Amino acid sequence: MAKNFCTRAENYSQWYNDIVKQADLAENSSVRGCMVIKPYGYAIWEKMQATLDKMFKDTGHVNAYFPIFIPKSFFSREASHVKGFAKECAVVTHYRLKNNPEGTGVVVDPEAKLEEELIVRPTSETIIWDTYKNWIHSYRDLPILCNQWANVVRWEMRTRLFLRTAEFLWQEGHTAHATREEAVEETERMLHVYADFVENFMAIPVVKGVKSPNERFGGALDTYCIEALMQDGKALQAGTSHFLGQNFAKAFDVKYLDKENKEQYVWATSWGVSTRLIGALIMTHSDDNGLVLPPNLAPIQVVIVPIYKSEEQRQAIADKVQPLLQKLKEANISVKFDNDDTKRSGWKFNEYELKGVPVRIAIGPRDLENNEAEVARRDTLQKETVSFDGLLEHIQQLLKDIQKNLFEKALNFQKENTRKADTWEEFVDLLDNKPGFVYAHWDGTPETEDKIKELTKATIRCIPFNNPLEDGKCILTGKPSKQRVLFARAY
RNA sequence: CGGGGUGUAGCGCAGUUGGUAGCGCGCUACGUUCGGGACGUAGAGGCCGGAAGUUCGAGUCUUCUCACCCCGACCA
Repeated sequence: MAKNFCTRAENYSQWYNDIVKQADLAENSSVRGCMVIKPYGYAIWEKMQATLDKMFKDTGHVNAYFPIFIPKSFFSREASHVKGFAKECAVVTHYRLKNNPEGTGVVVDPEAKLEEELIVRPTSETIIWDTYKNWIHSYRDLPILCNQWANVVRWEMRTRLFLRTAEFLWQEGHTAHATREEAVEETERMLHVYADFVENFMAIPVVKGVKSPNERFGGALDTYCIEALMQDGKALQAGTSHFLGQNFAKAFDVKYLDKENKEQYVWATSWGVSTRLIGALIMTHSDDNGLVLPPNLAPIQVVIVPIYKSEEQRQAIADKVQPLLQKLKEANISVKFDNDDTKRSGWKFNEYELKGVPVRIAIGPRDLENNEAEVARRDTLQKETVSFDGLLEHIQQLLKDIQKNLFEKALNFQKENTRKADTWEEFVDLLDNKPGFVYAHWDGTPETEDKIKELTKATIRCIPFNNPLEDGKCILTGKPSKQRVLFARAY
């Protein structure tokens, strides 16, 4: 087969870029750092959206929409929040263009300077809490459980398709609660929703945990996260859920009267996942033949490719396939019958392999005679001949198997690449020679974490939930430690 | 913002000591093919990133400029 891209072993980054391009997911745009998500890539995002949205609704949330622009002054209200985002904000300073008086084209009209500059949202806590102030007066107004699907802008210096772009799509949940306990519970609930989604729909195993103070979201008291391990041994943060305490309530003066008629500050959470998950999807399952999609997220779950010489054969296959198409659709399986006469069957095989379609059915004259079809699965590349009559049941089972197999394969990879280090030498050796998750002791100070990052580029990905306690010594300082934390080099 | 590259057909590239632009893929038409990216024939498509200069003559030499990519610093 003619390969149009390089293998993971040759150059992992290039392989990733090639997959994105060849599978027609996205491309770079004329705007530096901003991508165009192409229809096939967007279809995957839409499936993710639909699934997550239902999960949010099922946990009592509602959707709303807040402005893309945020007055600059809002950002200075919460000190650590501004510190976290100040360096990557796009700023709107003017509201009008005019024809260039000294030549062609248009220029910014200096007369049209905004009195207060607007920030293009890097996240929406500030504008939302400024709004919630007006929505919340009494304990009866709580909780507020809002989510928004939106784009955000973070002016990154170096970008990569899906993994880090200047503009990206995401959802951000913002909730307001009467008590600390309720807010903490919400933060945990949504992290579990994310873990459930990523593991069961995306077939990506994750480690759930809490971030160290250094990695915490600006303005949060605690940041929970799910961390996934990519095939090159680097970690990728797949979702975060923040317990914001009363920080934003205090910054925006959001108070309610409780049942005792006493004023209380509101407790907050926020949580989000982004199109970055598509990057995680690619780097978890795909192989040197192209994209591999778990059936639950594949825009096309089954493709049927006819093989024929004459128009009569083509028609005979189309007739044969018609009832099957009907049955598959009734069974809620997204199927495409690619009867396009301008492409050859071999070309189609490669095309759908590249695009990660989980199941391919090929039907030719020989199959017609025998009342059979050739069924190929993308995850293992295995082919088998199946009687046409039992095809629906076979496909249904196969899709389940593929979904399960992808998760198990990824879980095995994660297990095989999760190790312990007890000394500094061992730690560095693992990072360099056996990249993956490394559990090691840490003395708990931000200074040590910074130093480790400086020396190795590895960061604490999280302190896992239900982490076993174990006495030990910090791998860098030798100071006593009560538990191992999860280190890795990360995206 | 440092360090290194690249700009020539839709995409990927070649272009010698300066002489008026070519290859592969793709695209269009026709024919033969069709069980893992078919082949043949005939076509269409580029003021060589931009500006100025040197020259009889610039894709090629000089200066300036713009854009993008890679490696760092920064970050999801």
